[in-house]
Amino acid sequence: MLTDFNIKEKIKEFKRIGKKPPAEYFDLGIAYWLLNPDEGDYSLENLSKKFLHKDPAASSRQDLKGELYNYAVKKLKEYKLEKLFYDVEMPLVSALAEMEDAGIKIDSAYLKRLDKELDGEIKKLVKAIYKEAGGTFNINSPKQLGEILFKKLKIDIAGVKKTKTGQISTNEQTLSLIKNRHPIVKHLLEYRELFKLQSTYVRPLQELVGKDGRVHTTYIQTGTSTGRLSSQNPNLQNIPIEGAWGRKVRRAFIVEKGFMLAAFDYSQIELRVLASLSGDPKMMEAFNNDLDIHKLTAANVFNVSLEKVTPEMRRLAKTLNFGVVYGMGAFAFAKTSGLSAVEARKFIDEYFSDFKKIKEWQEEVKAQTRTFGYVMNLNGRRRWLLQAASMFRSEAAEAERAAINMPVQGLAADIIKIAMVKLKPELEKKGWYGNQVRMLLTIHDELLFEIKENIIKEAMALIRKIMESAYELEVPIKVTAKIGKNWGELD
DNA sequence: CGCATACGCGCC
DNA sequence: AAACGGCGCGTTTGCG
Repeated sequence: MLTDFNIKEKIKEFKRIGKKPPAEYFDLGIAYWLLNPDEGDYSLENLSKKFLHKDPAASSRQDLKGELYNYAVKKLKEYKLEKLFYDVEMPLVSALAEMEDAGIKIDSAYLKRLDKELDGEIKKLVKAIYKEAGGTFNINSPKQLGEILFKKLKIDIAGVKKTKTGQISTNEQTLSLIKNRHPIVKHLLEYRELFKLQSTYVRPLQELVGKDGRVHTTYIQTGTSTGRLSSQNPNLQNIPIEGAWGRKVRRAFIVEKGFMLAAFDYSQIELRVLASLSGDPKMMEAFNNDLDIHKLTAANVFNVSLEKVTPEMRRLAKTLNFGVVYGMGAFAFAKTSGLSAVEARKFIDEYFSDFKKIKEWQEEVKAQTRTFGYVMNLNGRRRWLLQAASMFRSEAAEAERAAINMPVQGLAADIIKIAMVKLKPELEKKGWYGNQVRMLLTIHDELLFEIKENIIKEAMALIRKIMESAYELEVPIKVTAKIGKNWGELD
């Protein structure tokens, strides 16, 4: 068995030289991440210090790896993490290696045009902004921008928040608030949007296109505290989708001739998990009958029939549903919904009186976390949250919010990981794997594939079935699929 | 000059 | 005082 750090790179190396990677391997970093997903640094040096209490310079790397392996094996068993490690995380390593190697095709010529187009728009906006400001300054500096807006132009500061360092905030929320107080603000909002897209996506993406015309992200399997993956260089998990310009960026992701892009999305996976974990009858019934969960929630908190739910009511209910998963309080709900704090409180209270089991489940999770110092999801995935018992109220509250979120986010993460692992042998059985069907991206609750056109129907049905049956919840798991020639236009 | 931090913002 | 969970990354700014 291959025991080492960063097995994913080693698997890729085997493939590069045309050899078969070892069937069994043990990634030390990932093992220790399961033991403590908040450690952050999973290098041999750090793990030796933290877990073996040894100076890494005093022993050979081989010896340290051996000792780290022995300790990890013991602890994985003790914490009942073996299934997760051997059956999910380790097989996932090779799946991720193949996805990274596959990459995703980029339309570079299109990106170049988009870049130029953005240049033109940004130049116009800069000119307008300087004119309205009565001089030049660095628009990208929140400090300078704050001075211009509130000192030089004397825009009314009513309702404007300060940052934690006392600076006047110039974030989007602030600018939106004051956008009718001075014409410069509308231009600033537009500038921000376009500059962000250009500097974060359009420019770097062009740089990162390889000789194969594709970008290859790196998935970090030890990158989160909840069990999710993260993606870097480039991060393909935060490519814009909202807004006309954002959508344009997504169109740069294309497919090879003869292929289609297919996106498979777990529908409301976190709320389904929450319904399942809490056993809340109303929420379970909603999913069992495949109802619109936000609409159902609206009908309940507003005490009206489903037909009487307005779009505005549904919007508030949606915010509530998401907020509940995150442990949101009345303050935050008021801020994001535009309600007063009193109204927000009323809605949250109403929510929890409609979905009593959710409240009970959350209180139980919080109590367990305080008592034991950690929280676990259904598969034994564990996060240490000793701060839940802190005497500092805000620190304890922060840990409690993380605690009620982790079993939900963490189980959703497990489900898609299990699906990814199951997909490979099923697609191989069909003889599709790697040549006719390639798994390209994973974006938390979504998988993106490149599929040969001639088998698209059959392949989509199979992938959907595998994803939906990857895990058994107390409610059905539903996957929605979309296809297209680029990532920005799927239907 | 590199590096860390603050701020801001894209996604699920 | 804080107030919504999980990420990665670009630009600015101040420091050594």
